[in-house]
Amino acid sequence: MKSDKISEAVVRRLPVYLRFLNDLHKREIATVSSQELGQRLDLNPAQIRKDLAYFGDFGRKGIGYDVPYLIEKIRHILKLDQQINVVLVGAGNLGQALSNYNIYLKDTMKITAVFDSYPPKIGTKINTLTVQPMDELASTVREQGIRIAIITVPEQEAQKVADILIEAGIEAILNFAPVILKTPSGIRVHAADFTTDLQSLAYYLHEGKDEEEHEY
Amino acid sequence: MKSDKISEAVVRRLPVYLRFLNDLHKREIATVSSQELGQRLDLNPAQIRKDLAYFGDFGRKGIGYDVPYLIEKIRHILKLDQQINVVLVGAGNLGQALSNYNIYLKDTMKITAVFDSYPPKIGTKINTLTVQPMDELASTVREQGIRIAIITVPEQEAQKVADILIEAGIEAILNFAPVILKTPSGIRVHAADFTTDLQSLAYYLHEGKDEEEHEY
DNA sequence: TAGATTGTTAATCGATTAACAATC
DNA sequence: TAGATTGTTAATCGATTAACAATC
Repeated sequence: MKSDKISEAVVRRLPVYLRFLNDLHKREIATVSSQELGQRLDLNPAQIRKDLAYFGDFGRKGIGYDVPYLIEKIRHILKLDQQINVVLVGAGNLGQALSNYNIYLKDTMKITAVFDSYPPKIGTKINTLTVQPMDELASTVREQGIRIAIITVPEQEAQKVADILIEAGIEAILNFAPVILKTPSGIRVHAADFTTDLQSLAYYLHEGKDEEEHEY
Repeated sequence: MKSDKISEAVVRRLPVYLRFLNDLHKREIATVSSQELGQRLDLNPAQIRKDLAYFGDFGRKGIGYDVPYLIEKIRHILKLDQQINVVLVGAGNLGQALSNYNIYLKDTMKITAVFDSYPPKIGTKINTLTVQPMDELASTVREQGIRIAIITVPEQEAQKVADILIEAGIEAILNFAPVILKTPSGIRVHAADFTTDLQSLAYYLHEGKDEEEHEY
């Protein structure tokens, strides 16, 4: 197939494929079919083939996909074949927890700078990183070539922080604060607010014995 | 409209509506139109009206939606008009960070128990909660009537923990571990793995000067 | 009454799935 | 060759959006 505009749904599945492929690779499995992938990831095999075919002919008919080769290709598509530095704004509990995942993100993606506006936080260490004051943000972002930001500040500060980040040239934001950020088009924002997630889960709880089907 | 089977996309938007409505309510705004909601939440007004109309006639033609009334209705739909206890498994950094959000979840949803399998963790405090050993999970879940779980254990343990939770009667899981959990149908699982999110963000980075459009 | 805005039907758009020729 | 599995087209399914009568 090749090119066309790729839908967000497709892009969101690529990291899931990658994660499982890495797992297969660790287990020294050389080849995988869309059937096996689909079974394990709970997806339709045709969908997986189609997703991958947007980017090239990565498989071999009758055989399947070569695991290391497909890993390489997906990493390239996701731009994970280059070092990507990430800035974290908000050195609270959540920020600290996320910075521990640097090990997970390994290779390519890495949180390389942490900022906070609360004076007592500044200068403290989060793992190996020193918390910096907000007025150093623009220069650090520039120097380190940072293009992605994670926001873990409280709700009230999130928009202000986003504005600063965008001003500094950030291209994509992962936002943990429970607000819809206003950003110019061209800036990609993903919401990662877990309270919203949790609330939607509640909807799926089975009805209690007291409350049968419903009128609202 | 009323009933039909509600799609997941609709359910996921409800908490977003609720969050903004709560904000309006705090600012003592009594009424809101689908137009205003849509503008603020970056959604099509027709979609918002349709979403709400699945559950009942909550608005008034020519007027809009009464804020407190709509809040009440959405809370009821999401089952947030009753106390919902949540169990957290994994008392690491991320688990601790999430437990701080108890303030956010206020009213209805609340993490009321924390478990971990690592002996030195057991008996330590996370906010007001004491970390319990895994073998107490089933009984605590039963006693507290817990129906939702959050998993914040490492990748390797997540499936085992999920099995235990399901065995204990949990109905829904918010999973922060980077694995696809195998669960029986009827158990709702939401993936909250932020590494996947972050990787998909990288896709949207603007092309570098060196690398123009592409072949893969 | 005139203006605003809902609830809902119909139209559109997009994403998923089925089916199959090509081919390893 | 026979069996497996891709890449891709066509069919299906579902979700979003436009449009508008009803009505506050």
